[in-house]
Amino acid sequence: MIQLIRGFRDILPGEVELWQKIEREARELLERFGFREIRIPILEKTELFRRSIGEETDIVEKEMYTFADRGGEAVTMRPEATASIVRAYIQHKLYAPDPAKRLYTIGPMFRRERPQKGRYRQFTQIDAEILGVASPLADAELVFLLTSLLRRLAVEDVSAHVNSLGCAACRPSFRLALQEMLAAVSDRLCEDCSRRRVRNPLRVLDCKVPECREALAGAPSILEHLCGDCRRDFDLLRDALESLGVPYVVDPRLVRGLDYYTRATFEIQTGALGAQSAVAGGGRYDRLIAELGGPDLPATGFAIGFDRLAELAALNAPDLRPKPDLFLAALGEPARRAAFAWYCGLGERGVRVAMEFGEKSLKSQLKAADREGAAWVLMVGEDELARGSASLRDMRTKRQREIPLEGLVEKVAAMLCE
RNA sequence: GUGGGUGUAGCUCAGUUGGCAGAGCACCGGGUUGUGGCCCCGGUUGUCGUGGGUUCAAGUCCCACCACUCACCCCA
Repeated sequence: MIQLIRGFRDILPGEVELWQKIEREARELLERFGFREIRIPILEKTELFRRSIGEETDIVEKEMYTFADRGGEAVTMRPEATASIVRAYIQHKLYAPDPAKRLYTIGPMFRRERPQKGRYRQFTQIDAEILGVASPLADAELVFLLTSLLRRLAVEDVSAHVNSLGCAACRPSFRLALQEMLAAVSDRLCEDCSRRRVRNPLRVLDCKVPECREALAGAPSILEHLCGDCRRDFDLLRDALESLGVPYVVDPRLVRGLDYYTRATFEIQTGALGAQSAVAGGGRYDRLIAELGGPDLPATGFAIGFDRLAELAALNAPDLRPKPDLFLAALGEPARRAAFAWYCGLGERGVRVAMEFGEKSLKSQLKAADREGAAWVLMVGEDELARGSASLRDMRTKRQREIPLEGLVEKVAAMLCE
């Protein structure tokens, strides 16, 4: 038997109803705040991701699905959405005449990692970006939208973490201070951190190896090295969150794995997904638009891990299984032909219909109707055809009434659709 | 990419030192010649993850692969 590819998965009926609900809620919320949908391709030139995400990130170094297309060009299945959105923003000059744009997209991303709970090679993200807006209020809006969406989906036990990574003015001095400090404890760092120490020292901060954490006990905090502007923006973000009543924790070690982040970064974390604690994450990327060849405009955004969110939302989700309004039970071929016509007519008029097409006993048809949760069953057999009316049974009260065959579809539709 | 665990019916799982592949739930039929859920009776479920090997004999032992899972790593 041919099975699906490792790390890929099917979302089956029963689970997909919750996915539909999450998508509906997210769209509704984002669009209420002026976000417009943008649909971007799944395949992009590899160069786009190398330049935006960063050559030395794990994503680019070892996780991308990259291959040569038939013309020989290196193409990559998108590992995230921000790069493409920024590319589209620049390419279609969406920054003119007003650079402020709120955009969102929902779709699959691809990273070739070892799969485990909450981590798949194809996973879905809800991605929202506020482009062309420098104010930290935009960051506050994004964190607020995340907590609001989680609340709407009755997700519990999550916390918002925020940090600032500084900007081109203050990050270099912090980086230098950190590098000096790391050099002094280099013999106590793990293998990975020894490598990161020189190339990407900020990433040492969120290493989970206990020895590294100990060695880093006296490490400088980025927050103490922020320049005046970054400090002011970070305070404004915190003020905004506090006045909104959004609970959060300041986490100076929240570094994140993509190179393009500047200033505000944030993450929604949970303890309910094992080792995969991040449900959503994002931050500001004020240099990216310019670095990809666009105008020098700021931007900020987030990505929600749809698969992880669905898993959390499932913990408190009601039964979303679609139930038929009406089940048509027919006995014998002439009755089945009549019932089929009603089935089609009622379905077209907005009734959720179900019907057994085979020759089954009435008992087994009622059993099926009960199993599917049908509210009503319309029964028709030789008797009903002879007397010119069908029996409509209320499955909850067990009460039945006669519906004349003449004008049955209109009558039943009017009854069930009100 | 590295290490540990798991894989038997649609689902949850049992299966002894290698000796006829099982239970509960679900499903189907009957009790009720045309009325669901509860009850009673009966019945069907299977390439034992896949492919090799050892053996008179493999669900059981050995090897490889695949998938799931936990941790590392990383992030959504």
